[in-house]
Amino acid sequence: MASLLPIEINLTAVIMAVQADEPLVYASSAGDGLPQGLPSGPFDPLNHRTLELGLRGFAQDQAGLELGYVEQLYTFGDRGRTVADGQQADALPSPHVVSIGYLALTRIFPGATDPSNFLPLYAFFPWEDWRGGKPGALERDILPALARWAEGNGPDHGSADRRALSRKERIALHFGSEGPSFDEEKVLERYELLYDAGLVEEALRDRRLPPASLPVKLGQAMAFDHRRILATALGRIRGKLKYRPVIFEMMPETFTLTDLQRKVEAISGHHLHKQNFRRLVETGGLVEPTGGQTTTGGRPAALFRFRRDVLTERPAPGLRLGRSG
Amino acid sequence: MASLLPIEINLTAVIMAVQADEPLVYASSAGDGLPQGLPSGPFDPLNHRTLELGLRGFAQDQAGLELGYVEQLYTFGDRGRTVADGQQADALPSPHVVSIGYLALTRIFPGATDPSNFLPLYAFFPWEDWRGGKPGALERDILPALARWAEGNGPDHGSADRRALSRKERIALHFGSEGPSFDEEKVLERYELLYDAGLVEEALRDRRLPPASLPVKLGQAMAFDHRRILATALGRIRGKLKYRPVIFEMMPETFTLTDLQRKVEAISGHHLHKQNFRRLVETGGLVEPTGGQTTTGGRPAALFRFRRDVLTERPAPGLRLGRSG
DNA sequence: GTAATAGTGTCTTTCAGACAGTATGAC
DNA sequence: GTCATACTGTCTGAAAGACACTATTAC
Repeated sequence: MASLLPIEINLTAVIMAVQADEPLVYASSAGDGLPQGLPSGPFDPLNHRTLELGLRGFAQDQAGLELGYVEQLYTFGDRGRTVADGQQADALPSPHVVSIGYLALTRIFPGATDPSNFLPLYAFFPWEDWRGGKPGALERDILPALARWAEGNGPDHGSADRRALSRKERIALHFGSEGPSFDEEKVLERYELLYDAGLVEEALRDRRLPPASLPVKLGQAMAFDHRRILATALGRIRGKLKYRPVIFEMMPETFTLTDLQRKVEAISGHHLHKQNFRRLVETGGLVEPTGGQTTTGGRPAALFRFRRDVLTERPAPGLRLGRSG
Repeated sequence: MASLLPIEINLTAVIMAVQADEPLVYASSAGDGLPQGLPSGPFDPLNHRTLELGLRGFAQDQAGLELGYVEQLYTFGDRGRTVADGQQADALPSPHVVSIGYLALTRIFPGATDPSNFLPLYAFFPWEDWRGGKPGALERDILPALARWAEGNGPDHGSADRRALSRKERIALHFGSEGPSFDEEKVLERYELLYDAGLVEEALRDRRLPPASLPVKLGQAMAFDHRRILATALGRIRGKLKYRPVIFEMMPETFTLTDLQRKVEAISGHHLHKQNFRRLVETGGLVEPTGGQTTTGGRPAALFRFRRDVLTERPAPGLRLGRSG
């Protein structure tokens, strides 16, 4: 009944925070020139009462952080993943490692939190930040390279979910600026598309090709499948913002509405309409004024705090964000 | 680096279908009087190229079904779970078994599919079916028993997400007919609440108490943590119906709109407003008429098929269901 | 005709999205 | 006063939710 080949379970943490209007993720490198990696380690049932407690232990040991909000993301069966076009995958760790990815949200406390290992999230996904308009890398690098890849339209592998989609359709669906437009939650789908197209460093590494054959450098690479887990995390939190007040896990005790909006925009990757955002957040009962004010160079802003009661009042209190503004 | 205690990964499949207006799940019993269990088995990296392929193998071997749509649900770290009030958990399987739950959707083909092991889903969760109005078990059995449990308001254990909630608050939030009302997606939360309150058979079994101490019988019990996985699956598909056209994975090639609505209601557990449903589905471009008709005892109904193009046209084509009607 | 089921036309209320404005500080 | 940032009042159009109605079969 027990399997012959021993299995190791790896727990990997995506620890997110937002500083001013910059989304951050905890990552560290094992040495010069080595890719950044997320806090992770093997699940040991002798030491860890539950999976989540094991993960919290690694975050404590490796990042020195006591995690608050934690949620499970996904379980990946192969760290060096299956590879397109019939090539055999045999990346660094043996294939019997199963990774369970987790998302954790935390606050940055100036002074108390060491910010040096919190890196800008969009360094890993430059094409996901639309706050300054359409990212330049899209038109310049990504779409032409994807178009070239779509020309050689081989049979696509992959899960049953995308079974009927051709390369061109996948590109139009996930990167298309016309038609279905850019769905900000499809972060993983976009990353996997770039991976399948051989446009991210990890794809070449897993196929044992030299990185020199990369046509363009699309974001910073990570160790193992950590960038895939990070993509899963970004997609998940972008979706979750809309129906859960998770943003407050990353806010200080009191904050201004402008600051709140900046941080939401930082995560979701696009600008929001100011008046609508305020209406949503205030009439939705998500926040309440503290009475205090801050001075910020113009008219002083009122301070707010999270209204915790909303959790017991409404089933899905979120920010139902529409775009633009 | 390798953990000392060997770990076994168990893959468990929730295979759902809908017959007429009855939601079904594949489950079988190992023998007389033994609880029903879902198709499952150990992941063996030597035989299974990926987790999902392993799962498909078990479904084929144990249920004789070739699965189409499959999605991962959640990974549970302990099959005999941690127990309330400081008692030690030591249920049947050793604690180093990790279960990965999957949701699969399938069609029932009269003749080709053996229906004998497809059991009515709501036999396991009678309180989740509101199509006939508020379930009788709620007022009669569940709420009084929960109220009694809330009286002895001990310190609640559990995940950080519900850290601040008292027993009374959890009851009001997930079962409350006033205030936040009954959120049909919170199937797991309700099951876990009943588990924590000792109102489902599995809770007593895991605490090694005799089943005789159950005040009422709330649905049929299942082996291991299979009912928890099933609850996760029901909650997931209820949510997913709203933004993905997954219902068509359980529909035949052609169908009437009334039949489609019946099956959606079967899954989501409440009635829908007929006109709004039709408008949604037609103007949303989810279906197209085939031109054919059926005769059903009244006016003949037009036949429709799923409009597959919608997948490439809109980012989140679902049924955005509101209630009632 | 009745019973049964299928299908439509249109009203009302809510709310997302956007317009353009006013308020209060520093200098 | 200007500049900068904070904040608000109100219009519009799209949908969600619900009303009552008509259509086509079997008997």
